Amino acid sequence: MPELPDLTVFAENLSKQVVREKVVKVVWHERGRLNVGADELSGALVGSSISEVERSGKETLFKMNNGNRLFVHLMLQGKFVLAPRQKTASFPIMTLAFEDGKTLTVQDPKAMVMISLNPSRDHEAPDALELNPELLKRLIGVKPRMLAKAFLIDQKIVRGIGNAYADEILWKAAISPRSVMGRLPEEAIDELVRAVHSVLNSAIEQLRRDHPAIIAGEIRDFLAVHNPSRKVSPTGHPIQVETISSKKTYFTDEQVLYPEKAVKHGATE
Amino acid sequence: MPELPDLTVFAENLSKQVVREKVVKVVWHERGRLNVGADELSGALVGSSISEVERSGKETLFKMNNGNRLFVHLMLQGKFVLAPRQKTASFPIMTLAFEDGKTLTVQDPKAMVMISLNPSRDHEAPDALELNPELLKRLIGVKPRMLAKAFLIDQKIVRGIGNAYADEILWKAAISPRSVMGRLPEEAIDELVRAVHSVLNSAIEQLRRDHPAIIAGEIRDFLAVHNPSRKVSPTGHPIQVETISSKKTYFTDEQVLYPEKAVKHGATE
DNA sequence: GCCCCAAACAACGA
DNA sequence: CTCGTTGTTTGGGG
Repeated sequence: MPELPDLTVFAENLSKQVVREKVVKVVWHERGRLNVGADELSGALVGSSISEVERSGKETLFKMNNGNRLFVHLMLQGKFVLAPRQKTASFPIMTLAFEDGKTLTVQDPKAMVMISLNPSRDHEAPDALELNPELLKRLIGVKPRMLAKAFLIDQKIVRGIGNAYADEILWKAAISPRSVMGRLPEEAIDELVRAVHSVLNSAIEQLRRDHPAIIAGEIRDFLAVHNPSRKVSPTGHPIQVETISSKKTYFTDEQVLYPEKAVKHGATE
Repeated sequence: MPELPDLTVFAENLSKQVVREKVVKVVWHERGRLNVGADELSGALVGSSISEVERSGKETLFKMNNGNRLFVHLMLQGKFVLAPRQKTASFPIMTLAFEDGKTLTVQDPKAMVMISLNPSRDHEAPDALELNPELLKRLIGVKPRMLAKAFLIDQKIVRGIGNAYADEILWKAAISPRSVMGRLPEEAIDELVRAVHSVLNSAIEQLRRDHPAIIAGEIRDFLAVHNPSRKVSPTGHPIQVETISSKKTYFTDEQVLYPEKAVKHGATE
């Protein structure tokens, strides 16, 4: 549920709380998904301490001072819970206990959370904040027929953008979610890259400012179009809601459609 | 282009002309597709004679008296050409020369013809004329969500039915081409099996009667609905033409739609 | 809302 | 109109 901006700020705030903490115990609660055995997980983490916490795509990456890397994907309902002392959070997936008594628990009532220790990430898609016009053009070249909406949220193409921010970015770039990527003119591609950065970065800044310690949840009340409480965009155009590429999509008629084939004059079928 | 009824009659008529003929030469004209080398093809056929010619799905099968089996799929524009003496047909793919001087040539201007010598046909789909209600139910059980139109023409499900006869069969069975196979009630399944046999067999009989020596081409002028020259079905209902499962489909409102989900009363979305 | 998988569907070339 | 391959979409389950 949280997307790139939320997860970025979560990582920053977790960082302040757990960097340099030494792991003394790892409990795997036999729920959720783990790419290795629970014993291997413990063996890799216990005795080492966290050197960095950062966001990568939609995952949170814990770098350990012994070189191990632990990726946590919160999926739909996962949450980080920090407790000053031993306190068992509800719906626990994994608990890290630190030397000073603090614990970090990943919890998820649906147990969909995915945790990966040192995964092999061979040909990984670029993170959304690494996009530039040349890179985007290359990605479009590989998947020229995809709709803009489907393209932006496909983690095998770009990592980090979810359903909500895809709508925000497309609105900002004035590109219809039904546009076919391969039909975007040069200027629209440039505009899209600018929108990716400006929408995500200003959301990050706003979250930092208004929620300086947040490590869980999602803040969406400031979104311009993907926002059920709004009827019109900031520029006053009515917000439409449709299912596009199987996703609930918010958009307005300010967004230009670049269709697969030019519509022929007088065509009926 | 020819479908099951045409191909059945072609095989019967070819049979009369080539059974017991001994192959003395095989020429592969280096066009079209062959599942073995040209030398292996010659080696298998030269010196043996044809013992039977029959139709299998949309292919014509030549059984040799040495056990070899040669399948010819004419695809869109392939044709059999029989010549009393050496005479090179245009667009040749493969020529069999017989001991008595006759030749059988497979020709195709687009070179799409597919020829297979002793192919491994492991879990082959049943031929359309082998269908019975129990078998059809079993096939539906494997692909319950497919549309009737797509189902009937899928050669991995049933072999022999193409775009034109699928429409004829569905009209005869009074089943809409947009019906979902898994929703057909028992009676409709029975009716569909009956329609498969009656439509195909009466077309075969008509072709035998009116074109007693035909080995190429296609006769479609008697089709009831898949027939551009008709405006209404034999029972007087206007024929509609739409693209269904990417195929041009002819049907009428006599055909009952069995949809995926029941339409809710008053539903809007 | 998320990811994965499988099945269905569409587009292209031969 | 045909088949095979490939890429994209859709639906269900966790």
